[in-house]
Amino acid sequence: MSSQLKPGTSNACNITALSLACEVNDVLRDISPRWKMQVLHKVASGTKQFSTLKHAFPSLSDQILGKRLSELVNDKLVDKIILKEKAPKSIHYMITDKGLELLKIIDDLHKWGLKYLSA
Amino acid sequence: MSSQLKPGTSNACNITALSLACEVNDVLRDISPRWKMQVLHKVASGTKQFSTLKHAFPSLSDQILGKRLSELVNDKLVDKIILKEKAPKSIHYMITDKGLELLKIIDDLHKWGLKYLSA
DNA sequence: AGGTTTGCTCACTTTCGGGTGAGTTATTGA
DNA sequence: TCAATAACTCACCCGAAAGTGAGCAAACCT
Repeated sequence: MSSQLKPGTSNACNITALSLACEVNDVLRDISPRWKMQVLHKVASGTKQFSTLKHAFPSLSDQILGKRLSELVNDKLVDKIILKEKAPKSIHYMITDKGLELLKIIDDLHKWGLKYLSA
Repeated sequence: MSSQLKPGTSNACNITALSLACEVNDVLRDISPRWKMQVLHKVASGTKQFSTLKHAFPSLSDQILGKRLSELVNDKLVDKIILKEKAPKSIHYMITDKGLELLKIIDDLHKWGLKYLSA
């Protein structure tokens, strides 16, 4: 019983799978949602509040921004600092060490992408 | 006319978007399809044929494998070498320099993922 | 003559993620 | 008193991605 697998989860983690498999699947899955890494980058560069993030990405809706931020908090890529609980709330987001290390790699990915744009 | 945007394409490439935006979106989109990076890794480690790749990932279907391989070829991450055109065909896949450089970054991502598995 | 192998493609269904509209809380300022 | 503000959440829809079933070409082996 309970070899139930959430659909979409990496299920190739068997004997024949090599070292790179399994976790890389999951990491890619975690970082690829639209806007997520851009929001992380913005938070890292000092944009701490919901409303200022909102203005930074005019074509990103409140709903998706909220979703991405809660994902980032869940992933421990950013910390949520509650300065004032009751409305109008005051909340700051701050990038964690884990998030910073990820951003470095994302930046490499970005550079790689730029390098091969012409090719 | 033709400021038409393919849905799902990065549309945040406006004045307010910062350097990291735009292209990173597209790179992530390109590398995140399920199995794609694992297949790339396998090809890089010397598994060159459709049938052997198939055996390497028992839970990956022929159809998806075919799709991923054609994507990888389109992205110029692997080259398709046709040794024998007519059935039973003989075709080899070989990783490109572009693909190898990407794999290095994917490997960093993998290490990052492993580092924070416990946390 | 018929089964096997190699490397796929097409059509279809199901599942998932992005995006939208509306609603909420409670305080401050006009 | 009423609008505005900050930071969300919920319910829904729709298009795209994932996965499934079937079929195909042509040579080789029995």
